[in-house]
Amino acid sequence: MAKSKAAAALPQSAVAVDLVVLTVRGGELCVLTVRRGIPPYQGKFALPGGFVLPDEDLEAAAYRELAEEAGLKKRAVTLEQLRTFGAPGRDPRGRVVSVAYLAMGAGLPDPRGGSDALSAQFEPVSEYLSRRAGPLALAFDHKAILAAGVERARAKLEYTGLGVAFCPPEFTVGELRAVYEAVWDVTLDPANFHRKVTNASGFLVPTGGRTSRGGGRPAALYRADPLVPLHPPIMRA
Amino acid sequence: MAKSKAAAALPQSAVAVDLVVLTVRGGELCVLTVRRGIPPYQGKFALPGGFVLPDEDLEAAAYRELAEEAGLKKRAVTLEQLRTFGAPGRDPRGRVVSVAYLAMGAGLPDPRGGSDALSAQFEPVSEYLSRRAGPLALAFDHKAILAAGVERARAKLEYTGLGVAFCPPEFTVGELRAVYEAVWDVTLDPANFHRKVTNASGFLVPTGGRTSRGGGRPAALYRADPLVPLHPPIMRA
DNA sequence: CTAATAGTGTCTCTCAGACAGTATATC
DNA sequence: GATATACTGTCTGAGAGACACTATTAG
Repeated sequence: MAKSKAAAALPQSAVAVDLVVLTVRGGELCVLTVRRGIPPYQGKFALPGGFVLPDEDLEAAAYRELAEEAGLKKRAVTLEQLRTFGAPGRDPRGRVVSVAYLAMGAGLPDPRGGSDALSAQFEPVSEYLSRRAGPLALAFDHKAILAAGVERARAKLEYTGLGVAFCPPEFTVGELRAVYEAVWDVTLDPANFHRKVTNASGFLVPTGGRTSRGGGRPAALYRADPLVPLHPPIMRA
Repeated sequence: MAKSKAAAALPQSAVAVDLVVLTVRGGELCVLTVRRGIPPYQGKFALPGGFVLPDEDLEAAAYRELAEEAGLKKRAVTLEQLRTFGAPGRDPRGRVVSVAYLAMGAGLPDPRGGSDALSAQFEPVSEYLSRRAGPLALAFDHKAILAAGVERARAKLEYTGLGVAFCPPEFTVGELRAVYEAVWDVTLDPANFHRKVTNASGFLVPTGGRTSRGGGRPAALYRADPLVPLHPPIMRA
């Protein structure tokens, strides 16, 4: 094949995708990790991920790993490319360039470990970011990848409707506020938040339904697109 | 990581960096392109770029290409990773995953072509983005990469001090405003822009100097860090 | 009834945009 | 002088935060 002959002259590396899968549970921002069943870093926690197949698109590889390692379907999450990590020594097996993806979903199920993982679970991101080492230390440079993913999510809540990626298809303003409070780790004034978010033009679309999920006056239900920009933005302090 | 094989058995692909080098010239946002001297796309315009060496960091490769193909030193630009493009068919030579970087600088010199380039020049981004095909059509998927870079730059002007990346080390408020007007392709009220930008806490640092570059009252000179967030942001309409 | 959540009204402060007015340079 | 650019003042309107108040549910 002429194609592979020409390509053989080029420097080669392995290309992987790693996933920062975030969800909100119990008022906390949580990330999906797996316990590695194979070397290197066997028995350590890591972000789910895997190598990109020879004729596979990067995003397709991310969705495939999401299904294989977390049992999550495409519709269950919002996915976006995060950043690419390619320092020469980041993987002891050789040169591996990893394209990190950020996935966000609502009420994601506790997954079981896949083929290469002993287990898979959601844990608060603070568990992995707040300590310099210890039993929860992440393999490879995954702590830096996680930190980048969390910061991206926090920033995008300000000026896009990304927060709804953490909500079910229909949600109340209170549920959306709970997302902001969990991701930013702050408390927000319910009244002001309600006005801001309902005033932002073209953001929330009322479905007409109402619900009362936790006692109290029933709340209106909305739909929204995580990709639409927020005008005006909802700024952190 | 999914495939439990030795490093030699990992799927391999070539990894490249491509550069979106932006500067402001004559009130217009301009991008650096090269004319390819070798196949594929020989004779076509393309973004500067090249393959990452086996033991080279991605960012180091970007700086190296910046020097080789554009004659630009590290200090002359602000560099940040943009996004990675890895669709299987994007390069006819085989699988090439390209990590795109965005570089911004002030008054960048007109460079000469490097080893693989017939020429290198800055041209307005509108020339490359506004037409679907023609003599200025970019090779590979570089039009999409350029569009992503321009959009990133436009967005980051709003909520970071990135605009100063297009300014010399010391600059006036008027020069910074000219950057915003060029990148956003709008006209801004000089008085309001002045107040917004000087009120943003910790953004502009007066150097004490004054200058009069174009007739009229001399203006105060400032320094600033392109990476500091802007609070409050300077929003587009 | 109380407790809890949803949503509105209102006040104050800050900031954005419009634009008039002043300051200081070149010609 | 005219003109150009750099600022400053001032008004108005929109939005943020604080918080009082009303609405509607569960128990």
